[in-house]
Amino acid sequence: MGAMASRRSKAGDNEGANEEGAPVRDGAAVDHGPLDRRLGYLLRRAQIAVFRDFFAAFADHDIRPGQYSILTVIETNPGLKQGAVGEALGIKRANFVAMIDELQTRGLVRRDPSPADRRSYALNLTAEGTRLMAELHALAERHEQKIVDAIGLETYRALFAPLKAIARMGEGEA
Amino acid sequence: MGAMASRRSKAGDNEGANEEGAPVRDGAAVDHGPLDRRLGYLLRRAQIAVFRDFFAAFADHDIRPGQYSILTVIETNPGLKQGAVGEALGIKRANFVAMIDELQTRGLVRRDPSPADRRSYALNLTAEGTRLMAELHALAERHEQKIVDAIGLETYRALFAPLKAIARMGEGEA
DNA sequence: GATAATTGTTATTGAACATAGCTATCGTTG
DNA sequence: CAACGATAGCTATGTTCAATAACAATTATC
Repeated sequence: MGAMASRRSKAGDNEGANEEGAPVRDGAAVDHGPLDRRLGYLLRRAQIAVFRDFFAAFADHDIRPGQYSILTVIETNPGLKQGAVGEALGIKRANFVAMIDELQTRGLVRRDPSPADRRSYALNLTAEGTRLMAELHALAERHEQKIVDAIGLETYRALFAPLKAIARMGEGEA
Repeated sequence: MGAMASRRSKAGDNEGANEEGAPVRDGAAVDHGPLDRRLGYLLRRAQIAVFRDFFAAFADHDIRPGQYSILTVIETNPGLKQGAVGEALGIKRANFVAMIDELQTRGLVRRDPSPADRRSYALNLTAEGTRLMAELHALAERHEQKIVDAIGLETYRALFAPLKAIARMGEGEA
């Protein structure tokens, strides 16, 4: 059918191309080249791998990394208003609403009234939320241990300070 | 108006809440708690910070991190087929199509015919693509230097090996 | 008390990522 | 060589995440 014509249409007019003797190597082992010296690229790959493991570890509880971080901040700083929690985690207020909605619907977080300011809520964990967090923290520790096993304890510990410094990089620009 | 009712409807029936004496602390300085000991969280924050700087550095050329990584792999391994490039970067074939479309439309990448296999394309940089990559690599080096300035050269160098090991973690699971 | 700023919310958008199904081609096997 | 399955690229679609704009309720400021 004419499907072929439409398919190749995107590739365009290079039917007779390769005039410059362009290589056609077919790669089994692909060389990442300078990419292996780009910290951002490695950070992204490492972060994806860690999140994948985290996701699997928390799948039984249906908790994603972002939800765990929200619950942790609320647990550590009870009574915070939504904006403060979101800001601490780099989540825009608008996007924060639905996330808290779900956690509240699941009975993990309460939106208590803030006595001094009727605009805002005081976020707190419910009893069940507190109980769940004990489990999640234990799971998280085991998840961390997998990373320690992969790179060694000293190397693991040495990562935190530079990563924090990088995360703080260019903070006063917005 | 009734907007209030509908607004608070999501928060639900906690008008008289706070029965358990829940705190209402209003946080200026938010404590991240155990989150500061979760490598995945720090990796994410660091990666976001680095990408933001990268994005700003490449804004003039309208090149995003993913595009730079694609161009780099093609430059390093000319003649690869789309699937191989995408796989090397962890990009699904379906999503790879539009990315190459754009790079081709912008005259940076060619889809040369693969002589041995008419199903696949041999990806190569155009002359302009090659010229642009020289600029981009120079920009990338300056971008890396900013990170070095932030954490020191030795610390910077020490990050690569563990990050690669973490990225390889759980590779044989899919 | 009028005006500006804050808090939470909604709606909408764009980018990144995943899945299913399709066509064309290749490889193998009968 | 015909039939079959596997592969390469493509389309369509949906989901998630993040960013913006605009709004109502409330608070703070002058």
